Amino acid sequence: MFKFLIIDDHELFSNGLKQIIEKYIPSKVTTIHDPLLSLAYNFSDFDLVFVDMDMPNMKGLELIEKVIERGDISKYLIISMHNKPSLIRKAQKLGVQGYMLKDDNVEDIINATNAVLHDKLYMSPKINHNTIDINKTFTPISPREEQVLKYIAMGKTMKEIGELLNISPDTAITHGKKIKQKLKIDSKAGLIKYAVENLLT
Amino acid sequence: MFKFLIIDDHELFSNGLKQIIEKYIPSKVTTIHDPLLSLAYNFSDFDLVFVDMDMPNMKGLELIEKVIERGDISKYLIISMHNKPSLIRKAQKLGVQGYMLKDDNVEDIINATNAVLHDKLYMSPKINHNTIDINKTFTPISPREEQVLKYIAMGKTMKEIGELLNISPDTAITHGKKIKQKLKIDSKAGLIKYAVENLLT
DNA sequence: TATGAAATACCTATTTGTGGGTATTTTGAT
DNA sequence: ATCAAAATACCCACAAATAGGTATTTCATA
Repeated sequence: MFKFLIIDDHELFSNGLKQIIEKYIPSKVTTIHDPLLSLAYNFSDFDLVFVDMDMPNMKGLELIEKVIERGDISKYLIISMHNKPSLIRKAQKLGVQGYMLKDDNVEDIINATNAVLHDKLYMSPKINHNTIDINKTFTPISPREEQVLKYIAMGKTMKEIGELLNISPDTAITHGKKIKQKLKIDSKAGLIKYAVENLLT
Repeated sequence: MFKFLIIDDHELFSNGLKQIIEKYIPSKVTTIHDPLLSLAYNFSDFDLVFVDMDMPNMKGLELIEKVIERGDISKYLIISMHNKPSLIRKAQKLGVQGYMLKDDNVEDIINATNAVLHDKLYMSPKINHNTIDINKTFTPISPREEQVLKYIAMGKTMKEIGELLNISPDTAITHGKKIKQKLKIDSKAGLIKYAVENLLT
């Protein structure tokens, strides 16, 4: 009999997941809908913790980082709505054992759970292709460039960005050029969409 | 014993919803994960149809429009991820009986279902405040302006937009100005964010 | 029918952004 | 100690967007 923990603010979703897991795997599943409240638990008590990426109050990765720091030992299976390469990479760095998408089917979820329980890594089949491809050609933008990009997406002019970062507007422009090169995006609109989808919230 | 239909490409979610509905309401729930396949059913056979907004192949509202056109008679409860005022307004125009959010809790869902079954309208408590407020001060942008805005968000220059719409670039610029006035947005980035969040997909 | 919104188009001056470069200093990793 | 990437800054010329107007035609509705 396994003990699982699900942390997801979507009550409907986590309830459904609980039903499915308990149906296919002999287990007792606890659900929590607030990441802050979940901190009251010792994650070491669970064989596997399902963590939602997109929660108010605290993002899933922050939560995992926090409990790892304080010494809880468990296995983590991320359940995320979007398959943003940047997020997946961050999750991998943190050392999570699995990354599933909310639109995976029931079979995938059960496979993922079993895999992680048996100390294997598991990535949703839907992200495999994408991410591997992207990893190959991926040129990460630097921290400074990311700052600039965020300001661009906020509608700041290059002059304003220069002031905000205490650099010359020319430098901000140079960063902007570099970002476009690296991301292979050639319109401002494209940059903003990229930022909205990958950087913000 | 009610008969319900759930149309949602997220197998995990619809499965969970089915469990919950059947647990609290005496009913037999059918789930379908592809809106196109759902067209094989006669919606009149169901007391209530839950429809997801964001599906590949066909958007929830298109699906409902289609079955209404062909004469199926049922009640519709939208289940959506986002509470975009524009979408909610469109749904209301189509005459759907309920609009729920995926992060509503179980109690809300049951209330919504019961309400719609008893010929009442039901809106998620989470959207009420927002939408009413927005409705009050809402200045809708015109169809033409919406076209222009979409092109702006796609990174087209004003000249290109003019060519695409067979109007002078100046006119595209004028539309752009009007859009900014109406939406009270004063940066291009703001416009693009608005478009990404409210107009696209 | 009159009023207003929608859609069209233009003018001018000013501000921004772009694409092509080059160049220096810091810094982190090998 | 060296090498590459990051971060800084500038030049030029051209393209594009913006803010501020004004003005016409069409069309639905009050």
